[in-house]
Amino acid sequence: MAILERAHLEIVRAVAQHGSLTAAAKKLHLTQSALSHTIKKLEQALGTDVWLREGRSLRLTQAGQYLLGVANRLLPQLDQAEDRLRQYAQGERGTLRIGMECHPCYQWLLKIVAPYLAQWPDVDVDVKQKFQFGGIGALFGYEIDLLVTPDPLYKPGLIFEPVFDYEQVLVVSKHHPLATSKYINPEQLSGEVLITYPVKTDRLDIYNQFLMPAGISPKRHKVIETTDIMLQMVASGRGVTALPRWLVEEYTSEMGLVPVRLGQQGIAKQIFIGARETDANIDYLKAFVELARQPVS
Amino acid sequence: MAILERAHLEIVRAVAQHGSLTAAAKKLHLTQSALSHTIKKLEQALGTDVWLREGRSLRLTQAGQYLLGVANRLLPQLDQAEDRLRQYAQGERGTLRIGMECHPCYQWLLKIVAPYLAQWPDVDVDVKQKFQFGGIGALFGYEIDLLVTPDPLYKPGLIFEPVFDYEQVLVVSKHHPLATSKYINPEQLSGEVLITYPVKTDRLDIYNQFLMPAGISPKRHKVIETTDIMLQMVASGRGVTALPRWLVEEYTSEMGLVPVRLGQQGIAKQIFIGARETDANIDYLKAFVELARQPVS
DNA sequence: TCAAAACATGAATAAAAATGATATAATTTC
DNA sequence: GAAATTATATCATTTTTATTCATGTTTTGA
Repeated sequence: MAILERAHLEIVRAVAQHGSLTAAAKKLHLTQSALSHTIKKLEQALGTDVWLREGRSLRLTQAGQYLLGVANRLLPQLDQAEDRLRQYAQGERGTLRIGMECHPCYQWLLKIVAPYLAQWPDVDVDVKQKFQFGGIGALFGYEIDLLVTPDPLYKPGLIFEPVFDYEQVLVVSKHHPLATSKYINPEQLSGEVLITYPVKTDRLDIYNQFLMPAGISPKRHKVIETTDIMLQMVASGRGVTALPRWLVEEYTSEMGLVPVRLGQQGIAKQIFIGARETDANIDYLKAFVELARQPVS
Repeated sequence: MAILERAHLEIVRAVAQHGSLTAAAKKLHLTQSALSHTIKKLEQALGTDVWLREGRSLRLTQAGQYLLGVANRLLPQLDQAEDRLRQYAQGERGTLRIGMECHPCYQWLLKIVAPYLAQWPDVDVDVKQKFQFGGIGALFGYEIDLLVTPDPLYKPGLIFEPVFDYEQVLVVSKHHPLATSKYINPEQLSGEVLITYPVKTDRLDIYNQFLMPAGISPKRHKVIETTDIMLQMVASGRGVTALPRWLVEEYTSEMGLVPVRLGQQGIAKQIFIGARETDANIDYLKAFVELARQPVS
């Protein structure tokens, strides 16, 4: 009945990765002959070719491409399962893999992680920030166990809980003309250089909740990866940015940054933590959410 | 490096399914001795027990429960991959697995599927209606390839497209007092027996868009699985229900059913088809969505 | 155009792993 | 106390997997 073995998936992946049978064989600590034989047997068992032999190189058939997809999807899960079992073996509880869909939350997360690690010495924490299929996909695909995100998703299979609220504010240098404003209107940004994280504009609050409704664009839009550099740029008067108020307040004194309310009401934000429903009763996972729900010091 | 093989997962699953090593061995066409040997070796390789030996029975350890979860998640995917490769081998393109999160859409789907099967003779179609982790989970978990649903989800990794619009209407027997109304208000249902599909009430349009906003409940709420029986009940005056207008109109003449608008504006609905982004370029999948987008005859 | 590189194939073989056979002990369940 | 179930051990057998070697083909590119 069963034809497809883990080894087959490893081979498909290795060949695709290294481009040739010989290279793959070396990687897998096998001879070229061995590989050639096993793939032949696999193809016979499946009844379909997996590679097209084009001269001295291999190209995946349609079936092969499909198989590669399966390999890329399942092998990491098997690897991860082994890792986890190894951890169980060592008396550890496991690794809490946290996904982040919220750039500035990283600073907040660090504050949660520290006490958590102390409280759960036998649980490791890993944080991921890039997902091929988005945070939700990563949750469903078992790439992560928790997702920190501003967009909750109330669907069967997942559970989301709000963990903290904050206000998204404009950040300007203390020498900036807007620094003394109580709040600003969208038009007041039309002459400014706006610095943001490298994310689609429609996922940036300052766009979709402030600028876009008013039909305003900033003079320029610069993109920067890291919060620290971003703030350096703002402090040196190169532009303005939008960040959580609590984050700005930490830097205010040392860097000369000023938070300014966006609009008369301000932009209120809420951050959620999501998990798989099936994991709902894992104690060290619940504990993290519990800890995260405490107000930020 | 690699310890966990497919066979191990099969064993864990079989033992959990049949309750004992001996039973599992029979199912797997192995001897009890063989199983006992392999699981012992597995436990040694992992460095952790998978089962607790309690007298003459086995109970999963924590690691074992985790492993069972992995098995239940991954084995179906491997099986499915083999099925699909077998189809490739026979010159077929594959199976289009369609998930439905919209009860009455089934009738609509049948109309799409018929011409589709004619157009794509080498593609099979399978329809699923129950999902452990919801339709979205089933998409991400590769249980289905397309999802027919009233709630689209615009998240990375998934693509949703609207396929048709319709009006959700109340269905009553032609002898019913409300049968001559141009439209009805929520209060007019307070004395009625409401028949619906077995779905949480907050997912029923007639509740969340009509009754609940007005704070009204029907006299009674009956639950029925199949559309046909539901309509029989309505025709015989046992209650009223809410369905798409086009669906009612097909039955109107033969059964003496009358559609009545819900509220002055009526309830407008839209149905979407969702797919994984990675599948976006699969021709027979695109073709289905294309076909579904055509207006219903 | 010729040598090198890459894959295929078949045969013989060696090594490893899995399985089966069998027997026995321990435990629990009824 | 008999039956059922698992553990364990040993040995034989079978199956799987990989290696080696020899040889052939095709393509690539210097």
